[in-house]
Amino acid sequence: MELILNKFFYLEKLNDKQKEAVEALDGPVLVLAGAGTGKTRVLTTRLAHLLNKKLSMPWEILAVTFTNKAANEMKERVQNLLKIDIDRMWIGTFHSTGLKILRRHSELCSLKSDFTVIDTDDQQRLIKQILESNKIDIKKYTPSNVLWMVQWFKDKAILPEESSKYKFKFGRSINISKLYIEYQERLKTLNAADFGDLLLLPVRIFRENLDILKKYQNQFKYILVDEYQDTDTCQDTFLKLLSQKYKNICCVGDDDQAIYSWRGADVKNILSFPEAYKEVKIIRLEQNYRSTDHILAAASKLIEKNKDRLGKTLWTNSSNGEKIKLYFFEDGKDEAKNVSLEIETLKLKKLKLDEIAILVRASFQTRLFEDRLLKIGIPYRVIGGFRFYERLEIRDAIAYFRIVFKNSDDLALERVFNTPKRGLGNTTLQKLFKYARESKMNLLDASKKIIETDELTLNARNSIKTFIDDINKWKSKINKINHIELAKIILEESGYTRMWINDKSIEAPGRLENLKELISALKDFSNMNEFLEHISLVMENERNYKLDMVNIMTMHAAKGLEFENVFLAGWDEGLFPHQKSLEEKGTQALEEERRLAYVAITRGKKNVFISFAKRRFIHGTWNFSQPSRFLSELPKENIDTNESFFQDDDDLVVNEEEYGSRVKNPNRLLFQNKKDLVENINSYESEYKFKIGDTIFHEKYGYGKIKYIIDGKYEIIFDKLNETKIVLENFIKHA
DNA sequence: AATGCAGCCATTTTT
DNA sequence: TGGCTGCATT
Repeated sequence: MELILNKFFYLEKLNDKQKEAVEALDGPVLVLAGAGTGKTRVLTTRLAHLLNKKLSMPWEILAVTFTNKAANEMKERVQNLLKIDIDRMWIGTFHSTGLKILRRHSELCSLKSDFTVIDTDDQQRLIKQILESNKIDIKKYTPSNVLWMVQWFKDKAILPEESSKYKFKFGRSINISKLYIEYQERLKTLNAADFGDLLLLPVRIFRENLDILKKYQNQFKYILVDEYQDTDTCQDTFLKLLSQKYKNICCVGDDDQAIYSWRGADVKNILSFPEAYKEVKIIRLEQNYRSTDHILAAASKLIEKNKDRLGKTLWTNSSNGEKIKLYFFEDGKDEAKNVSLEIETLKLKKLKLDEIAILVRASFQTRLFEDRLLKIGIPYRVIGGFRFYERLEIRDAIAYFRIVFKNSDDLALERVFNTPKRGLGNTTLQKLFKYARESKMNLLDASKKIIETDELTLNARNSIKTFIDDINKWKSKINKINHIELAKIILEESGYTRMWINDKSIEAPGRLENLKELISALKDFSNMNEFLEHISLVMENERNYKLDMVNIMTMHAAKGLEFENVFLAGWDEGLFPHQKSLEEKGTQALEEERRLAYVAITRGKKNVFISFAKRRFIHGTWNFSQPSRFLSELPKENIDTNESFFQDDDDLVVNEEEYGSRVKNPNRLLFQNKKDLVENINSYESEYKFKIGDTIFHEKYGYGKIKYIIDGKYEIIFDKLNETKIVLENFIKHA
């Protein structure tokens, strides 16, 4: 008896509803999991239960998520529950699952199995080329507009040949369908697929090859989907095709947390799931384990204002929590200052900074908070925004790797053909591209051929020759030395590292630092192909999560996270709900914004602070606004307003004199004399003679460059905030 | 080919 | 305000 109990030990940790969701293994199941109701626990336990009851083998289960983070967490937690070979299970993101399938059958879409996955940047460049060759005015129809339309088709699972039926209001005079077809043709010739293709092409393969579809339908006896409310039509179609046979599909989601409609997600998928499958079992998880009573009550009352929802009522056992604190400020700076003061109080109480988050609606809002925290020396990280692999230098380096390690990669070659400068100007490159296109060759082969003709100037021919020889030399080393060494050699010999060493701009040191980090990231992979495959799908920057820092991010980026203390800044009408979204989609958008507010509030475990500022300096002008309508939708009994707590004067916590004072621009510092400067930087000896243009490292402000030396005073321009963050991290690491 | 300046734009963003 | 793009100048 005890043995049997032990066998399903994991069930004991669940509440009744959770247990029900885990044990309803057969047939379609919809789990409506409110915020903080133990959704991930249910998902992982369900996986373990399926395996444990021997209902299926590991490879017969498909579990899909949206982010790598979620997929990894799922893998880890299943692994902790059961000792099984996790690698044989199909746990992954929609895109990595699609990719895995597409690699096996790519020839059915005229792609070789080693096709490259291109990112948005490459997509844009491709579209631009197509627009230009069609003589379309790229001012009127920008590549990103057209890309958006192409993506719209792909989200809706509309193939190029079907796309002519659809008309866009915008761009009526261009034949978007023709462009879509041409774009897809170009991808084929480049042996490449974009992110949308990773799902669209498998759908096409399934539709056109019933034998293959059947094979996968038979394989996947059980399907699990996380964050189902975020699926777009293509993803939903993918799932419906696969689940047709066994219909053992379990979708977990929360319609109240659907905040990605602008990205193609369609709430209808979750709302109409019961109609799409017969005899759906619907299970609601409503017991919240995350937030205290007031926070939960406020969030619930707010979301009740929405009409379009399946309906849930969250409840909690936890009582006597703090009320939500509501603050009104004069302007954005005032808001940032007082939020940071509150953070300092929390810090004095020895609360972890990791457990503090500042959530905003639009990313420009992070700036003031960054400024402020930088100034008073509270470490922070900005989540989202620019990601590591999207940085210019990283993309360049990866392009080099792609050229050497992949058979032909025109987009990569195009990117770094003249980086560093090889004396190849626009005219040369244009001629080369034209030559390649006309002779239907890839760029590398075309380059080899063209230097035997006299199409180009002698100088151009010579430098292309040198470059090609280099590439061949690197290629010949692939099997001789390990990929990490070879990567270093490529960056050295191509002159790429040198280029940044010689570059005296403010960014250069940071960029070199990033390149080093890229090399060290290679160590986690046994070969370059593995690495390239990984980075084409993973864009996560995990470098700084170990340090104790305040988290700053958008409300969107906060979904799925939780913090003890949450600051919700900028609840001004116009900013949140955002004017633009209301203009675009009216009531529907308002409901989505309200869901965003709901997501934001439910991130908080113990304290939620919400603030409003009367005026803000946005894009060079002062904007005045009213408090967000969402504030009035929060029940009075769950809210506390206490303005008197805050200081009204402009006192700074840090004595500015100590670090040099800020001049006009927030990244400019004026040092009164050399001593003042030397004492605050650590990269030079005191004997060093500073000159204009020198890069210096300041403990608080990071990398800066000397702009002027006047009357013995030194004015330093500090790096853009983006780059400074890294420096700050390093600084904290050393400290 | 490199630099500098005018003009444009500014919601949310993973894979 | 500030960051990026594209065109014009040297």
